[in-house]
Amino acid sequence: MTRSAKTPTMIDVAQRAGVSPMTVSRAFKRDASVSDDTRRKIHAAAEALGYVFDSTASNLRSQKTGFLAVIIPSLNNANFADTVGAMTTQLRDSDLQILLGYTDYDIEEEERLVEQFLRRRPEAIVVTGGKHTGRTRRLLQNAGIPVVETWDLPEDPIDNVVGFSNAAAVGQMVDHFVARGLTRIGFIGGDEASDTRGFDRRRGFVAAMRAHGLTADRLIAGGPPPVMMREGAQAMADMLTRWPDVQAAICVSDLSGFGALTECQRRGIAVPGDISIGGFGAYDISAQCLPTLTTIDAFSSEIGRATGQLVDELLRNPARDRPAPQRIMVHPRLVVRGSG
Amino acid sequence: MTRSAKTPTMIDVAQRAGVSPMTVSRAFKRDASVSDDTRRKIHAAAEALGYVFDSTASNLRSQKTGFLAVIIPSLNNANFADTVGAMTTQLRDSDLQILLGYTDYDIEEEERLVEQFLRRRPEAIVVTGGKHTGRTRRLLQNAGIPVVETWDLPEDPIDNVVGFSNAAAVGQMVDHFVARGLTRIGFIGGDEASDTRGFDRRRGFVAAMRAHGLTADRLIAGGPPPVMMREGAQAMADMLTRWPDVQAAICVSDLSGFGALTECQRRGIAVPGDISIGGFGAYDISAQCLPTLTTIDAFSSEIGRATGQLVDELLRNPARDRPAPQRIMVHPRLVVRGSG
DNA sequence: ACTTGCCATGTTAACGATAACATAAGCAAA
DNA sequence: TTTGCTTATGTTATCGTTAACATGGCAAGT
Repeated sequence: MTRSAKTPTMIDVAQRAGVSPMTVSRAFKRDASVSDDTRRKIHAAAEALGYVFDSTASNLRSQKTGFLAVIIPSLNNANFADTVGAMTTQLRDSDLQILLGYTDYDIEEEERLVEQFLRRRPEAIVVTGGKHTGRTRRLLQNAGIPVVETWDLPEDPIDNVVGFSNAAAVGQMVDHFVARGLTRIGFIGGDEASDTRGFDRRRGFVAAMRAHGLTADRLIAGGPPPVMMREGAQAMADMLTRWPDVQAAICVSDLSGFGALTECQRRGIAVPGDISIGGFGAYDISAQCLPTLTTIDAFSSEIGRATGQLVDELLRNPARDRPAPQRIMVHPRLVVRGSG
Repeated sequence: MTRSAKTPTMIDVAQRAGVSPMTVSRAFKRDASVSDDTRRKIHAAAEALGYVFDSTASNLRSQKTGFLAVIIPSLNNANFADTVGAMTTQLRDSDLQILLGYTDYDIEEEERLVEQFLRRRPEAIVVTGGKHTGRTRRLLQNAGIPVVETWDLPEDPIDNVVGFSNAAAVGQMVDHFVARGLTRIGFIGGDEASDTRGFDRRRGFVAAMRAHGLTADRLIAGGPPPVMMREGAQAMADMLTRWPDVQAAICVSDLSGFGALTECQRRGIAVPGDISIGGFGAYDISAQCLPTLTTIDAFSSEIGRATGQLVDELLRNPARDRPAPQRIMVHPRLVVRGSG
């Protein structure tokens, strides 16, 4: 074979198999009508030539890319990774290819990503959260494809929503601690507006405390997201310094919750004897640490599964007759464990 | 505006701006020569029409997609997530778009992914590990694009490599424990061949033990990957049952290491007093738990950075005059901490 | 035998951008 | 003034596939 001849195309395959290029094209589709005999011949020819189907051309001509754009704040966050994982699983048989991007919790970066992704002509786009720049909203609204906002319940959704109220979820945990007779409860994290969901959780904490007639001023900063274990430990140290009488600490995530827990242990403070601790997210670690961590399971996987299913359904109908925007609620569950 | 008129193309923008489509095309490139005045006019027209550049067409005509295919075993693994994160950062200014896929530690799934990705005509492809199906190897070799195998040192590389020896890394840890006078050392995990790197770590454990003249039969299965905290705890329980005299346990990852640690704590076994524990991967948790976990830092981020840089360099030259395949070594470092 | 209709296949043109080449204008050097 | 070179722009054809339409053959229905 002459080396470095160009990459073979359908035309080459067609010639070798003695059919027209169109038939080759059909042979590479699932449902197209091609006789078994011809199909075999074509695949043999393709294999022999080392032909690899070119989606690039297919995408252009058919005006379908098979891309699903998905934007999450951070790859390195098990919750979002779970969501994306479940979405992938759900979409396994729908030949959609996920185009994954992450914003580092920055809506300007999100704007850049959305713009970049829309150039690839995805068939739908999934974003995390409901807070976006004006330009992002405009781009998404005009893209003419289904949009799904996840992990949140925006007041004014762009299109579809699969999410839950972060504020209400934390409210459940406050109720739980109060029911156990604790009143001096603090919150760690959620101080940076850029972490929209963390911010909402803190809001939910304050609201729930007030609803119980309790003061909600034991608030400790966790710093800019991602709030990790180390920051949680530091925050707990601050908490103990400023409010030594604190009876419970609710953390913006299990990671900071675990950090807070270890800080208590380093200081010989008993958990939950002296202080109760709550986290958020049902990360693996919350089920494995000692004591296990009371947390809120937001069902990250379910969000991904439901989003995948929704996208799949939406794309099944032609754009013309798609149902009205949906608002799918996921219901976070308080998981009471050893830490309080 | 007439609703649902088709998505505008460059032709529409060109007409509105009073120039030719070619000029519009140039105005959307960075380095093309277009007068400032014209460029402004064109961008204004594009904005007014809500025009969004169509990469799909551009890709076909220019035979460049700007895609970099990256395949990792699992999204939900902080090490690989770090690698991908660092790669993204490194490639920020190179307008390459990462096409991310994960195999769930299954080389058949890898084959499917490689095939799927190659259809998208990526400009380079990064895979994790050096073990692939025959067809995968063939596909990668014939793809005519740079290939990088990472996180491993394959004996017979397909093309470029950015990695390290998992076996040798674990050897360092064995040496460390032996130097501390421990001889009855066990290994947790790495029993499943599908987790190539885990398997290599176990091999490295056995080899290093033998090199010290010690028996290397204290091997506990961790089960199929991903080996998480829970499996580590179970494995430690098994270890203590079968070899109650064990002095140290080296775990295939920090996650199982942490699980092992908590299991000891649940049983009142002092770490490192009664048993030393070592992990792998320098996950956040290893620095935060109590006691902190001795581990091996494989520099996941550095792997990503170096890979990104390599790809960038390779793609800078035309295919014709690319340097010979490179083999970039990363040197894992033993991080001695509280657990032994 | 003659529609009717389906199935397998072929022909033609187009998806939307841009490579490659062409040209006009401007300006510096000779 | 002429030549040469750069800069800004236009023209034409094409990237590889497939939508849309066309066709021939063969089976079933009347």
